Order: sequence, then C-alpha cells, then structure tokens
Amino acid sequence: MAETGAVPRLWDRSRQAAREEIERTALRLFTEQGFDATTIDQIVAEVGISRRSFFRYFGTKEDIVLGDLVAVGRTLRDALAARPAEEDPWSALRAAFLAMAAHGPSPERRLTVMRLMLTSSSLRARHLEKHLQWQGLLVPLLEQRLGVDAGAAPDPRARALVSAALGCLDTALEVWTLRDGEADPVELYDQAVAAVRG
Amino acid sequence: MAETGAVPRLWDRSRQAAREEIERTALRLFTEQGFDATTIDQIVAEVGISRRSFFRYFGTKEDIVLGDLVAVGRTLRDALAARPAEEDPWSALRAAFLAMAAHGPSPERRLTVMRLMLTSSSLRARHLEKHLQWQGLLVPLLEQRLGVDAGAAPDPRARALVSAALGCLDTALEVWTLRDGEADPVELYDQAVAAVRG
DNA sequence: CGTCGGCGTGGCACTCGGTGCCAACCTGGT
DNA sequence: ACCAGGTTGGCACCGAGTGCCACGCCGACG
Repeated sequence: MAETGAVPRLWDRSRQAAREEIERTALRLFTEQGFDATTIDQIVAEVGISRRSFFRYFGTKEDIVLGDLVAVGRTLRDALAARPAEEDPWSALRAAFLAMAAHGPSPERRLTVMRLMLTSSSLRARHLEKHLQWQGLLVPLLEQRLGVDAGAAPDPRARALVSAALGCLDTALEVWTLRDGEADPVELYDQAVAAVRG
Repeated sequence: MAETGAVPRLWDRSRQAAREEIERTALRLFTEQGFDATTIDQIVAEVGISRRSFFRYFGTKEDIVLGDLVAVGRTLRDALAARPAEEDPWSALRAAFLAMAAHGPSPERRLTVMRLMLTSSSLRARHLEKHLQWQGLLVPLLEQRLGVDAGAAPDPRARALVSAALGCLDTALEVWTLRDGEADPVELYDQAVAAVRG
C-alpha cells in the first residue's frame, strides 16, 4: 500500500512477459486470419491461459493492437506543454508529435498495427476514440496558447486545430502504410499540413 | 422481382411509421437514461415489437441515432461533384457541406443527437466511422481536382484536406451543441477553418 | 370460394465480447 | 507453520447481433 509504480516489483517481470506473449500470439493470429475473424477463445487457447485471465491483461480485444492509449496521450500532452509559448500552434503540435514518435514502437510493429487498422473497422473506430481522448488533453493547452478565455463560451479554434493536426498525422501514417513504410513519415506529415493550409 | 425501389409500395408507409415510432421511443429513453444504459430489450418492450424485428429496422443500436450514414454520404459526394472544377478545395468542400446540411434533420433533432453523442463514446466511435466512409467517397473527387495521378503512389494531400474539413465540421457542430444551438453553425465552421489555415 | 405464395413477424438457439463473483493457489514474510 | 496479498480459473451472467424456421396475414389467381 505504501508505494505504487516507483519500484518495479519482481512479479512485474513475469507479468510483462505474459503480456508480451499474449500480444505476439494475438498479432500473429490477427495478421493470419484478420482481426474480426479471430476470437478471444482462439487466442487464449494458443497461449494457454483462461479467458478470464486474458481480460486482466487487456481490457478489450482492440487494446492488444492499440496499446496503452492513455499513456501515449500523456507524453503527447507533456511534449506540447514543454514547447515555448510564443511558438505558433502548428509548429508546436508538429514538435509534440515528433517527441511522441520517439517513444513509439518499432517501425515494423507500427506497420503491422497500421495494416490491421486498415482492414478492421472496429479497430479504426477505437483508434479514433483514442484520438478524441488526446484531443481532450491537447485542446486546453492550445486554448491557453491562443489566449482563449476559459470561462467564456466554447471556442472552435483550438479544437479545430488539434483535430486537423491529428487528421494530418493519421493521413501521413496511412499513406506511409499504403507505401509499405518506404516513405518518410515526417515528410508525408509536412505535405499533409501544407495541403491543408493551402 | 421485376422492379425495385422505383415505386414506393403500400406497406412502405406502415414500415416507415414503425421505424419512426421505434426512433421516437428510443430517443426518449436515450435522453432519459443515457445511450449505453438503455438496452434493446427496453426499447422493444415499450414499442411492443420483438427483439428480432427491431434488428430488421435498424442494423445496430447506434443506427437509431445516427441514421442512414451511407445515404448522407452519397448526397455529400454528389454535392461536391457538382461544384466547378476550378473552385479551390476548401470552398468546394464548404459548399458541399452546406448542400448536405439542407437535406439534414431539424435543428432540435440534431441537437438531441449531438447531445447524445457527447455523452456516449460508442456513439462517437460509430459517428467517426461514418466520417471515414465519407472520406472514402470524397477523396477520389478531391484527388481528381488536385490533379493527382490515380495510378501513382498514394498522396496525402487530398486525404488530409478531407480529414481536416470534416474535423472542422465536427468541431463546429460540437461547439454549436455546447452553446445549446444558439450560435450560427456556418459561422463556427468558418472560424474553425480560419484557425486551421491560420 | 378456397388455396397458394410472398412477406413480415416472432421465437429460439447460438456466437462473441465483456464483467462480477468466488474458490483455489502460489509466494513471500513473520 | 501460518497468514496475507495477489493471481488464476471457472462459472454464471449480460447485451449486441445473427441464422433459422414456423406461424400468420394478405392479396392474387384459379
């Protein structure tokens, strides 16, 4: 009860190992037969754990693929908060995305995940929900940056900026995936932003 | 077998009436107790039809609120296709949105729907899926407009533009809802676009 | 007028994702 | 040896959907 999160306790390691084994097996099945066509029962049968235990590692089936959305959102928010206040919104958001990307998974894993996302609409939907969560974290920071009065009537500007920037990010990653990871994601993002700001 | 869809047959009217009654009852329950907390069983019990029949009127629970996403998408695509080819993308998309809005529901109904959407994440997710469908319809038109070679490697520009514009639309409607429908949605949309293109 | 055929409907059984609850168990500390 | 916290698995259960089939209403046709 005294301490939480600071010291990684012993069993954390085996727990992490179990998580990773579930993840590996599940991703293999997903790519083999498709995300929607793969059932939880299949996964737990191959891993050798019970259905019930599976849900102690992953809250939902989509979480296996999407990972910890909240944690990534927090690093994104922190990265944005760390940018100088005078920086214009698009530059600040771009820098924050770059900082987040540094903490992300390997390109191969990201490619696998993105390929799955392009084929399963339920997965896409959850992914978009994640972006909404991020929006909730980023909008206040951007409103502060724009000098919006927090007490006044809701203002569309910060929301629209965050939404557009996340849209550019998604677009860049989607095109990157369609090109089998051959192109530079940052360049694709910049092209997307340039087209939007036209 | 000879004819489909052209002549509205007799029973279409009562079928339409049934649909509307389900819709009314469901929307009332949703606003009273929340979307997620309302079960299909509750709805069908109040309307007096069977569970099985409900699913012949609405494919999913979310469809009651969201309506026919595909049909709206088609009118949106047609409206965009009808714009002159020289028009710049943002203006063309704006005009297409306005044309779509003319075919939309009443402001009260839209306000109810939007309020529900702001409270249920599953509803939001399906709504975003709908936008993805729209994106699939609009992107080819916009690529043609931008002179993108359809056979070449995927290009992020048209995708980003559509995504950003839809984001602005959503933002405008969200803020409009947060202001209880008092503001002018078109003005909010223009503010959103201006902030993005800043 | 009787019957045939199409169509909506209801009911049943089933799948799948997800949750609450509880008993068994392992493991480390006293 | 015993206790406590945490893990696991099994069971029952819920809610959204789907496939299948039998019933019943209706209009058409002989």
